[in-house]
Formats: sequence, structure tokens, C-alpha cells
Amino acid sequence: MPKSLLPLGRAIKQRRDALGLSQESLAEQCGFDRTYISMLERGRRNPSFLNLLRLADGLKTSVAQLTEVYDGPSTD
Amino acid sequence: MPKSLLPLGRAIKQRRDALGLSQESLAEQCGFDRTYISMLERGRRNPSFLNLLRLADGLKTSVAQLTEVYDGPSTD
DNA sequence: ATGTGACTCCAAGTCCGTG
DNA sequence: TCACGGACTTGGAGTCACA
Repeated sequence: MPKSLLPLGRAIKQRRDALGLSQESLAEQCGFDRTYISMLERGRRNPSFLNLLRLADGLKTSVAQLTEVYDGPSTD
Repeated sequence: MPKSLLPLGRAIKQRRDALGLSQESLAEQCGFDRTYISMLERGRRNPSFLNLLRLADGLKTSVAQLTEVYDGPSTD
């Protein structure tokens, strides 16, 4: 049973909304494709660690912040 | 210039050592190949988020913990 | 017990479009 | 502005033999 990508996607969207950015402008910030951001927010893509870093950067946070929903062991 | 994978690798090794685990037994815990752990610790592999989760699980931590070296935006 | 290069395979990530 | 799809290229996943 793979852990879900949805909590991460929600955290991304939440943070993007808080910054008042569109998916398009965030994509531009991070150097990603606009459709990729869309997929991430809907939990359809499993980003690499390096891309998580770029994303956190564009969102002006840390990956620790973005992933704190998964805090602690065995958060399935 | 991509951010380095080395700090992550060091955090993994540090945590593994703290638990007194071999790469082999950690690999077994996580369901990974032994050589994959080796590559991760040396910063030769860029793991996916889901694999980061499995890894944090096997190390009985959170990904937030493993990535706190990258805390804050623009930690190149 | 670990480092390493090379290999295959398929998901990641891009680019084109639509409603 | 966003969800969603098809087709395409890049790169991570997973494994092996060997040092």
C-alpha cells in the first residue's frame, strides 16, 4: 500500500494559494511545466527530491514544511 | 545548478548509524536493494518522494527530519 | 559490509491541445 | 485560471557482477 501523494498535493496548493500565485506563475518560478504543478496538486505525480526542493523554493518554504503532514513514522 | 543530494545522504547515514543498522538491514526494512541505500547515502541517487517516505519509515523518522538540513528557501 | 558502473524498464516531466 | 488527455523524451527504480 503506497502512501498517498494527496496530502503533499494539498500542502502545495495551500501554500500556493497563501502566496496568491497561479499554477502558471508558480511553474514559471520553479522552472516546471504548468501541467506538472496541476498534477502534483492533485496527487497524480510522485516528484523527485530535487524537484521537491525546487518546489519548496518557489513556494518560499522548506520541504520539511511541505511534508510535515507526514510527520512521524508510519504515516500511511 | 542543482542543489546537492549529499546533505540528504549524510542525514540518512547519520540516522542509520544512530540506529545501529547496516545498509543491508535498512534496505530490508524499507524493501529496497542494498546498493540503492549505498547510492542514496553517497548522494548518487535522487529519490522520489514516495521512496523518501519509505526511507523515513525504515529509519523511524519523518522526511521533515531527514530534510531539515535544507530548511528555509534557497538553500543551495 | 559497502562502493561502483552498467543495464533495462517504466514513471517522471514536457509540450501540444481541449472544455 | 484550471482539469484533463495524448504523445513524446528524460531520468529514477531496481538489479547485477565485481572490487
